[in-house]
Amino acid sequence: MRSVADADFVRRQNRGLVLSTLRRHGPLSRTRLAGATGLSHASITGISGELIGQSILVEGEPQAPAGARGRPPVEVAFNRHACYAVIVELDVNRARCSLVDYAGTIVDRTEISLAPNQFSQVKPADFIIERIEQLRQRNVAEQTSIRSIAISVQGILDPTGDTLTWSPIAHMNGQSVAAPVRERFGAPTTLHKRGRLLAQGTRLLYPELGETPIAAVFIGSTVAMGLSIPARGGHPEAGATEFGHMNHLPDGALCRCGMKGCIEAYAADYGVLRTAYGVPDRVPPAALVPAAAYQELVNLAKTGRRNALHAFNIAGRAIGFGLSRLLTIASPSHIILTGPGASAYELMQSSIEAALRESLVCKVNGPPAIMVHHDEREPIFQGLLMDVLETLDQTVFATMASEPRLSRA
Amino acid sequence: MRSVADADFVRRQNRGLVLSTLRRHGPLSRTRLAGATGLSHASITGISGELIGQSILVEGEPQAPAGARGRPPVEVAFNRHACYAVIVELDVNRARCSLVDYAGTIVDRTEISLAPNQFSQVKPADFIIERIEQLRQRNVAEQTSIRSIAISVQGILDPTGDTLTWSPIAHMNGQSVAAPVRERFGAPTTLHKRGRLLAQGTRLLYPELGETPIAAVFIGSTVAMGLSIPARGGHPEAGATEFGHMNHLPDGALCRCGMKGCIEAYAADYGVLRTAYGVPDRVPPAALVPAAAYQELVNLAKTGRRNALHAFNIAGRAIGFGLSRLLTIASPSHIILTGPGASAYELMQSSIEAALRESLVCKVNGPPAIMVHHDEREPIFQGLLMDVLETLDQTVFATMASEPRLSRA
DNA sequence: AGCATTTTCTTCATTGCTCGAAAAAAGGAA
DNA sequence: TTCCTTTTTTCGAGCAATGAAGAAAATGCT
Repeated sequence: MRSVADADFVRRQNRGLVLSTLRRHGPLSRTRLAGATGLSHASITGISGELIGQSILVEGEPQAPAGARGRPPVEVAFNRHACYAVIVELDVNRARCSLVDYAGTIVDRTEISLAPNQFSQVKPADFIIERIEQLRQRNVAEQTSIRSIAISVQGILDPTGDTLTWSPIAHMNGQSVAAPVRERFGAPTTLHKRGRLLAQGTRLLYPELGETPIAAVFIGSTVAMGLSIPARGGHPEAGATEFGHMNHLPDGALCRCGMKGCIEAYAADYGVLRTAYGVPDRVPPAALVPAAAYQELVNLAKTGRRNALHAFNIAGRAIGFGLSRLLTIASPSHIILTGPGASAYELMQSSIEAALRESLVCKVNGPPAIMVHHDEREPIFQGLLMDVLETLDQTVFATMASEPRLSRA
Repeated sequence: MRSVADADFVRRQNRGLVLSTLRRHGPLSRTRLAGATGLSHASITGISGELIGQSILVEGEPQAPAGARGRPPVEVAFNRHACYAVIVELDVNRARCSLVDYAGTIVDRTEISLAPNQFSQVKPADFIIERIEQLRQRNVAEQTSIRSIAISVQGILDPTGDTLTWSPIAHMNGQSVAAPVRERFGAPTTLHKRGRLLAQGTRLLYPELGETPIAAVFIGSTVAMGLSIPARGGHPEAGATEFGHMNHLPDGALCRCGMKGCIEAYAADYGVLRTAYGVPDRVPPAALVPAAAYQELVNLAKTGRRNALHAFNIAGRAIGFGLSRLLTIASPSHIILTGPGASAYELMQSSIEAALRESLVCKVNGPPAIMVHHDEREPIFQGLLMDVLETLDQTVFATMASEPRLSRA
């Protein structure tokens, strides 16, 4: 619902505009800030002065580029120490935990593997709390001001957003993950769906994508997808999907989730191996496929082995029909494939494209461009980092009140 | 991209807020307007005074309800004559054209049937121009100020939004529809996808749906769907889909669009008849199914005829799997079925629900509520009417400048 | 009829924001 | 030193929202 605008709203909006411009462009002089935001020099002076006074921004050293003529510009930048945030990336077999400062620099990071039954022993929330405690103790100087904790997860969230009602990570279902962490550290704590972050982060890594709508597909031990669709006049509307568990064939292959015919059951690592080795597709999938086993199959297929090639064709067909079904609802112009399965793209390309050709939308609008980005962890981290910092910018720092002006006594 | 806020922006925002509140609630006194908008009484006085001065709003007669104690409130309302708009509903076999005033009242309306080959004779744009001309000549007093023309269509729009790149209406493909009309009448002219309007209009007709995300499905000579998903802090993000041409079964039944396996090929009227009468599903579909023929099949099925029941089961299965696939991407909590096929809902219900049960998302989140609304034309018209008027409110009338204040000479 | 009461609406002075123009600051070049 | 260029700040004007006080328009009570 649209709401009333007053002077306070104007302050928030323009402070937020300055912060988001710095977030995207990095440090800028006041003059360039005025140009980039569209605000007048006078307003920039006022706003930046206030933000510096509140220790949200800092002034850099005046630096005259070679052969400069006039007064050297002074850049303003984020004050690293304004606050800190913790970013947790929870994966099926790994957990990474990063302490970052307000400028986005990683201060410290820990990473450990997860046993398959990890969370039958320790509650996920307690596990995360312990990880964060460790980071705090290793970084005493920064420990005081963790203002945000963001956790990347896979699965389906409940309406509160604090609990996973379903997750491919074992023993996570129904456990409140965010609430205990939030309570323990007294900082806003949020769960973020990995697929959505992947799409947003990919946009950050490929600036040439600009404002086009994109879908990012992860192919590995699961199949996941996120969307980043620019809305008119706003931030891109981003969404995670349960693409991996979209039905491909009614009453089809058994999926890890217990359902039949999911895309994942054909295109995730376990699905491809099952097909390749002729295991009946109603046999319950292995709990974990070693990365080496999957890679070996990719290599076999690349040397032309029939059964391996066939398995990747089946996988490509499932993904292709899934994309064609997606395209009837959303219209990403670019699709980015990532994860271990991205290295098998050449093996799946023809069956993906064949499936897309069988859809009306592709025939009419032309097929979307398909790109491959092998590493999936960096876009996820970058997406989450940007998400966290921009939220802090807008919700905390843009809204801080100014010193009340002294009334003339 | 977020943009700078200044006094002008505040004016637009708050004028827009007043107009949108009146649009939703109908005429209101200034005091109630203040309560509903959150603006102060003083601001409401100023804004409404200015809007009245610009002949956008009018004051009603003071009316004291029975037993009222104080000064009777005087309502402000839209000035009917502030401007007019034309709403065109283009269907496969009918065209309806309505002249409406700024308060949303229908001033005049024409409706004619379309021959199947109508647009091989006359260009669609010329046809529409002629229809609008007729309305203008019948309503001379109002003819001067048509400020917006909105056309409801089915199909896939090109990026300009002026042309249908594909449409179930014959001979429409590739013809610029909006541009010639816009040029002829000098008024903003826009094409709107019928599915999206259906979803938005349904929300208007069922206020109890509130802010829940909904999907509206049309089942008839085509299968179409629109989404209305409330975004955080804004208008519901609405989208049309090509649901009817989402693939149901790879290499399946032949669809009117020329592709194989579309949902429509199983669930549109021609698909159901084809199945019921045992016609091979690769036989090209009939160009038009008489409404009576479809209704007769519905009646036969309700009396228990095997082949008819079977056909509706197949149709329900296609729709159910389509919905289950949709649910992996968007999460409408309510699904509204409309169109002629809605009267066959009881025949399809069990197979729709069976298909939904086979999906992970439904198992985890529970199945969406499915509602039936038999009439589809009213929600489409209401959705389009509201869309047009709100656009006029915000883009034209909220942005009109105020009289410049005299400077003291 | 006259006056108090109630509710609606308007007026007024204040506040807080942006903006353009002019002035100040901070360097290099002549 | 003086001039020139570029960046940044200062200053007054303009605009819109606001709370408080006042005006307006009706009813009810004596």
